[in-house]
Order: sequence, then structure tokens, then C-alpha cells
Amino acid sequence: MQLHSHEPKEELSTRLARFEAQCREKGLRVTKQRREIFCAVAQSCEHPSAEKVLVSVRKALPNISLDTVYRTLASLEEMDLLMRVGLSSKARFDGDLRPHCHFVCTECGEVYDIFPQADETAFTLPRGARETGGVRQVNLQLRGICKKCQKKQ
Amino acid sequence: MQLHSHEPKEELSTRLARFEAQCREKGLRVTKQRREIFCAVAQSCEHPSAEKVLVSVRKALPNISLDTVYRTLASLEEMDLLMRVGLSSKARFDGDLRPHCHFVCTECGEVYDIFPQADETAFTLPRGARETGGVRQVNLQLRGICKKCQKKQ
DNA sequence: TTTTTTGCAAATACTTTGCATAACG
DNA sequence: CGTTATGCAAAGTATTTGCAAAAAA
Repeated sequence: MQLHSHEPKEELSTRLARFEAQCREKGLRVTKQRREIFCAVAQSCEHPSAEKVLVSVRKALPNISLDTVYRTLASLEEMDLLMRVGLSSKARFDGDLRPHCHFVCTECGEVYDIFPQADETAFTLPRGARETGGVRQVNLQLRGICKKCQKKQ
Repeated sequence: MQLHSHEPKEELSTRLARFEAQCREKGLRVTKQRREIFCAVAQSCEHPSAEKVLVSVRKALPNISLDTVYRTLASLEEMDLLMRVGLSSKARFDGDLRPHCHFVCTECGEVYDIFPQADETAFTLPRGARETGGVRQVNLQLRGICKKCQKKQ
């Protein structure tokens, strides 16, 4: 399975429309807080933290609170409207330094190792990488629901 | 640049020797706490959290404290003797859902996007992935020191 | 013996939760 | 109007730090 990514970035209006559609589908109300938070993340190119989102959104909604930002970011993630860079809040460590992938289950938090098979390439680093800096570690992370949790549902 | 990973896992004794050599090189003392923590992570295959490492190490050193575990994990990471799954403690969000990579600078914490060029494949998912669960998100993370920080040093 | 490291305790992030009021549909 | 979402305050985790005593070189 290969993934490419050469589509141009979508227009904000297109994305807003999808956001609203998804909210309705999930039975979530389209509040101005949700819309502003969605726009802030969609338009930002700096991978903002919750705090940064708060600051940005306060320009339009001065009274919005940090916990609303957290709650909304979580529900936008749930709807696949944005993604969380990295992992959940707890750090996990791995002593195996051979290049391999981590499948992180969003349901139970379990981290599974996936080793590429003998004929597979673990990663192909994009050429852009070396222009950005010296790569010391590579970590391919997959997020989804593991077999065990799929059965429970 | 391609990375493969079909070497067998190294013996603990080999790894311990490297650990000790690296400590001396960096001028860090080889204490029993450091050795136990290193072994705990090196031998574990469950991507333990700091808390789990503490529990495991307490079998040998009942008085070891959680902050020593944190400090040691950080220095082992610094020496490239283990890796942190995910990121640092603060969550960051990305509204761009096209498959792309993140270069995380371990110095300044900055997250850079790297988009594969038109002729490049962003990722090749290993076949093992689908046996583990349903992949909903893919995130290739590179860690290293960015150009800007390299210049400062 | 000198310097680093540890364990303790306390402080500091960061994130989540309960609840009354406000806002959406 | 009924129900959901928000803001506030407070609680809950995860992680970091200052410092005196203990341990490594």
C-alpha cells in the first residue's frame, strides 16, 4: 500500500463545508467556537498547541476558554478533521532502535511494533528532509483501531 | 534515502557495553540506577511509560524514584540509546490531512512539514500493518536538529 | 576527595471534569 | 423549548526542579 500526496491544499470554504456536514452527521452543533477553532487549525501552518489555538481564536472570540479548545480539538480529531502530531499525553519509550513502525491504537492506547518484512523497505525519506536538518531518528506512526478493540465493538 | 531493518535484535550484553561506553564518553557515571533503567527499556517490548519503567526497575532497586527514571530516560534518549515514541509532552495539531512528514527539532521543538515531491512516494505501509488493525492515520516523524539550530551551535 | 547523581518534596506544566448558565436548532 | 455546548473553577495527570545526602571515579 502506497500513499502519495500531491493534491493541492483544499480551499478553506470547502473544508468548512465538510466540517459543518460532519458536525450535523454526528449530531454536534455548529457553534461559533467550533467553527473558529476549526478555521484556526486549518489555516495555520505552525502545528499549534492548544494554547496557541486559544490565543489565535481569542482575536475573534475574546471569552473563549482553554477547556473548550481542548474539548473541540478532541472532537475535531475524532471526526478526522485534523490530526494530532505525536501521541497522547503520556510518553512511551522504545529500546529497539532498528527502523520500524508503531501502530498506536486510539481506543486502548496500546502501541504495536510493525517490522517490515525482508523484502520491504521500512521508509523512504523524502529528499526535502535533508534540507530541513540532520535526521537522527525516524519513526513511522500509524494510528487506528487495533484488531482486539475492533472485536469488542 | 531508504532504510531497511532486517538485522536481528542485538544481545543485551552488546548493548550494555555500548551503554557504558557512551556514558564514559559523555562523562556520565555508570550508576546502578542508569544500568537498570537501560536494561528495563532494552529488554521490554511493550513501549513502557516512565511509570512502568519505575515499577519494573523497583524489583531490583526498591528505593529508586520516579524523577530519577525521568532524568535517566531523557539522558538515554540524548545518547541515542532509546527513542521516545511520539513527541514531547505538549500536544500539537495539524489541519493538513494530506500525507506528509514531520521533522521535529529536538533542540527548539519546532515542527516542520515535509511534503514528498511529485515523483516520490510518501509512505509504503508495511504489510504487517493490516494484520494489526485498521489504519486511519499515517504520520512519518523525523527527529533531529534543524538547520537553524545547527547554525547556532 | 571531588564531583556527579540520587531521592525527597514541592513546583510546574498540561489536560480533563463537574456543574450552572448560555446558546443552538 | 429541549438539549447540547460553554466558561468557570477545581481536580487530575505527567513531568520537572531545587537541594541536601549518598555514591561514583
